[in-house]
Amino acid sequence: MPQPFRVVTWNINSLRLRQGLLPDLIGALDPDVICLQETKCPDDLFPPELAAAIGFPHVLFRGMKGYNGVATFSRTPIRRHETTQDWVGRNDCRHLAAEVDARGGPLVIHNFYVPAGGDIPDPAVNPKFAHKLDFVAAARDHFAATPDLRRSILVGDLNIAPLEHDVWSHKQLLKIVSHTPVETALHTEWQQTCFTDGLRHFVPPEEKLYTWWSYRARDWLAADRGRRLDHVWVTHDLRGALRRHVILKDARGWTQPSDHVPVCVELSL
DNA sequence: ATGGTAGAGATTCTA
Repeated sequence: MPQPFRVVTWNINSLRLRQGLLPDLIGALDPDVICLQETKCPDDLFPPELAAAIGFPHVLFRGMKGYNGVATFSRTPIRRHETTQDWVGRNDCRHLAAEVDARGGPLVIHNFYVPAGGDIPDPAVNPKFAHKLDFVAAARDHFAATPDLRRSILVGDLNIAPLEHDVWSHKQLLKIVSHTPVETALHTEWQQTCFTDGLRHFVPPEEKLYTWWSYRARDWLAADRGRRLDHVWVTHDLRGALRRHVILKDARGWTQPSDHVPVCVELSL
């Protein structure tokens, strides 16, 4: 009997500030695994009772002071996977790979927080943009070496909106970091190493699709100038198991919201 | 063309 398996990715933008929203997320999506980014929480300050309190007793995290940080919560036991790494030699807590028990055997879930890249889309003058390009290229090269990867899911805030209709205006964002041709080309190369785009599997490319709306808009809902920065990819063997997706846009209107909303993909395993 | 908001934690950086 196949079982649903739901994975959620959410850039929570401070775990300690927004942990009280997790029960709302769980009530809306009933996930099996939750991957968070931008926890901004050092490991020794990770709330010790949180995982049990929300019904996800198995949790792994990699955090640091002030910036970045990822955490993966699971209903069932998980183990840190040996492919967890730093990618470009900085210990800045942007990746966590976990092996999760599921029907049919373990799944490996990669939780990524790709560098945002600063404002100027030129690696020669902006070291943050250079770091972003180097990071994505390193991740691409890693997965290019394992083209037959199976039972793996890659999620996270990848900070790149790859397709024309992943942004509110393709033409106006071509020189804006997150949608420049050099980034979207690298992003596509990375995805095509091993993975199917789990959101565009359900939504045709000519349809607008966003997961992030800036804090800086006067009225984010009315302006609707969003971008699709958060992604769920699955290895090709799992493509036939994809059942549905949810982009929890309501979460952008919650009290004291993140600027990203939770994204859920359900597979039938 | 510009500036707009949010979070951490220290009086500025990152997004």
